[in-house]
Amino acid sequence: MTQQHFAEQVIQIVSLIPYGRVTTYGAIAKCIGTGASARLVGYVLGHSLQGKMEVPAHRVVNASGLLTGKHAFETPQTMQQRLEAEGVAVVNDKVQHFSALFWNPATAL
DNA sequence: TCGATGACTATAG
DNA sequence: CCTATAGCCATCG
Repeated sequence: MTQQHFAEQVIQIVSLIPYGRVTTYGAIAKCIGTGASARLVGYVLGHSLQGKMEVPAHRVVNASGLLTGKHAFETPQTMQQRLEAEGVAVVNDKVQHFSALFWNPATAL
């Protein structure tokens, strides 16, 4: 873990996502400062889920609102199931009204 | 150090 | 809407 600071930032920002809102990997990456390394955000999140941390990773989707990371959960349907439980409609692995539910970490901070 | 991998993104056709 | 390409960077063997 050379860049543990990076992982720490990712976990913190994801933990700040409000109930019923979602954000994107790129927004988080940009907020941290890593810039274009949106992939690392998902990478760290996946490892965080395997760990004992409680991170609402289901609120993080790609730039199109697709649940690209659902396979990292216990079951491929867990992510969508949790989103719908928070009032976020998901159809065909895509978040509905994504632009309205989008939460910008840069604005929150 | 190198090459492969991945929960990405933007652009082009 | 779909496929193809290129850029991105921490992590792993």
